[in-house]
Amino acid sequence: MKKKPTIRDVAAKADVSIATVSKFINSTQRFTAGVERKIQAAIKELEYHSNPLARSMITGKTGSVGVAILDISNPHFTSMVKGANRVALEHGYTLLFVDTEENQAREDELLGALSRRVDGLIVSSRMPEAQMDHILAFGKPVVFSGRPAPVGVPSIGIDAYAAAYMIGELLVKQGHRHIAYLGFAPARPDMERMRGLGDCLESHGLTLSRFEVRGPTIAEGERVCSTVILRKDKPDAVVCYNDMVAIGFMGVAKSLGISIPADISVVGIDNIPFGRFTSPALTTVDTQSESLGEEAMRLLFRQIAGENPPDMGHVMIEPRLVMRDSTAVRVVSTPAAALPTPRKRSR
Amino acid sequence: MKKKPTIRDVAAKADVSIATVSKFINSTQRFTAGVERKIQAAIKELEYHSNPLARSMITGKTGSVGVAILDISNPHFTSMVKGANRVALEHGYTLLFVDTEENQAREDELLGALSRRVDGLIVSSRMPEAQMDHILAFGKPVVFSGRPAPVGVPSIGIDAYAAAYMIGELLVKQGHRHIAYLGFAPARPDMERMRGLGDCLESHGLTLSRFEVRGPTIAEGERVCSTVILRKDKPDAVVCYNDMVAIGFMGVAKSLGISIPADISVVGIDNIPFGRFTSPALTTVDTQSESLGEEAMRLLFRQIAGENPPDMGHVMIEPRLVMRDSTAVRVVSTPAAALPTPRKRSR
DNA sequence: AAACAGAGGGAAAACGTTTTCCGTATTTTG
DNA sequence: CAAAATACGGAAAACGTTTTCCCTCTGTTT
Repeated sequence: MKKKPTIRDVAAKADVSIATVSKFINSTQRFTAGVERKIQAAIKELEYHSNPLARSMITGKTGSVGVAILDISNPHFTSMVKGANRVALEHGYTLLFVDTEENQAREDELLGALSRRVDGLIVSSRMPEAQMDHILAFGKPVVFSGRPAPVGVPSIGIDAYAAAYMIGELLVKQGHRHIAYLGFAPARPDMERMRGLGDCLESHGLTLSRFEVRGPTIAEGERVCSTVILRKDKPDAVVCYNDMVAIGFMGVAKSLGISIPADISVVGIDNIPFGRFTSPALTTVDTQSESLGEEAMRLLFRQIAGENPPDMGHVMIEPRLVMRDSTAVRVVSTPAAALPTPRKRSR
Repeated sequence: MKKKPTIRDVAAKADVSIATVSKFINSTQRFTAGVERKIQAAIKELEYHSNPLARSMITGKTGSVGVAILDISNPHFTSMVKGANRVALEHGYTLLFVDTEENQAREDELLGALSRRVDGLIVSSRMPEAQMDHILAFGKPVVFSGRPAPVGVPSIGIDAYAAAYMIGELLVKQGHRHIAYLGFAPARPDMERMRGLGDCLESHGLTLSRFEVRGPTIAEGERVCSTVILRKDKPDAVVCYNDMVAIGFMGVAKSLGISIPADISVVGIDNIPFGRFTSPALTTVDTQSESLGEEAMRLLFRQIAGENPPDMGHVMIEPRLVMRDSTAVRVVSTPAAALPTPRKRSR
């Protein structure tokens, strides 16, 4: 816990000026072998590490980038971070992230603290547009993820409309007629998903019903399950806001004696790794979380490199249907005897 | 993307000195109403936010703490971060974290970068003791998590020996005779777990066999499964290094037509949230990841507050057995007819 | 009315770097 | 061998704050 050595200590010990030490460290200038050796030795002996804060003050660069996510316990976000981390490291940057825990006030505070410590930000957020200006006022390059941003600000997300439409098509083709969406209104892509599903069903002459979860979590999936299941006009199939909700839903359904997919089909969104291991394995839509993180980071680095943000626009990632065992063809006449049809298990 | 205003700009606009502005911002001194109003207005108008880097340089405090974890996609670590985050926020600190991705070289680099930006660190690592000195040399308070640290350095972890012993007792009581441990040698608690299991089995006159995974991941659980299952002396029960390995193992076992727990019992360690939803639900040991993170952070803040680290020692968290459906009483005579005994399902 | 106390406000040093500019050795060239 | 070019290395300003004095006003007390 001793005091840290400064560049001055090194300079004194090596008997050179601090300017020389600095230039040597940053290899902005070569020196005679003797001098370099002395500096090297002094650094080693003192265990000197230059103070990045002081360096940042003068260079204006921090060498790190930040990612703000909504919930670190949601594998969708952790995959995203994985992807972002990889690209950041490739560029020689350190990735710092914060978990805003879906809390608006906290988000402001954390983002404010983070923004001054990094060269750029990737923000996953449910904040209203007004709030976004506030973030842009930080004067740092920003990429918004998971939602469209105001014009001129790069953003990235999946095509939520297409994803929902895709799911709708599958369910209708499988003979489901009464389809419900378990939505989470504060989330930005929620509306898109609702619209995608709605449009699809409408084109088949069906209507969509909706239930509300209060968070994109397993616990909320569990909570909403009983209210959905216990209705007299129980749906044939539910489309969940995301895989977390779907997993919670299936867990409670099972414990209530409801069989999936015989009694009700369940679809998630995101394709988190654990969806393969639930019982039954979860049918979902892959949102390519990791690529999303990678692409977001690439967008960010292009801005840091000085590229003009308005030229980047909104990058849309194409979703991909992942069929597993939580959905099945609906046998209308004898629902009790309904069995899942054999189907290749995608992993 | 305009230049950020500095304290000098505010001072000029409010027609006071920068010292006055600084004191006002930090509320270290009161001023006449007129002056305060002018400063307030200038700040608002310029959208001024003080630069934390510059502030940190002089105060030596950053207002944030760091956590380094091994793998953000492992829910054990994300829960830990959740707990740590909560406590950090309670103390008015911002939590920054980095994912070292089980990579030693990267860990050095990331920790180096992180350490200068925070007032203290929680480190989850597999690094050898020699490396740990290096981290202590940063001169920042540190808490090591998940492993014992050198004397005088606070650390926290679960009682891995007890956890393993607990599992051993359960399996033996259930009639398992041939028990295997799927270990991950580089991990620090691995040895403890091996010993706990070994001692327990030995006390019952049994011996433990061991298989090796190359990482604490689902993928490695999947890989090792076939080599375990296909042996002529297939074990009755496997204890996995953690839940991730167990989940991968169960997935492949299922696809190979092996029934769990009828053919083989499986136990994990950590009690990640998804373990409740696998098929069968995973029997495991709860390592209280969230409390772990909370306690680690509390330990860190006690150091930051100036408490003497050597007085804190190693905090040990007591594990708790979580019985679910991946383990069952072994029916030796007719193994093919073995069925899981009914048992209350813990959640 | 003079002296005093206290409060409000400012000048300047400090934090640990990087970077620009300049002076001095050392070599190369004619 | 003199002159020019080059390579080395240093002095000092700058980055945006906080903090320690210190000075100058008020308003109060004798």
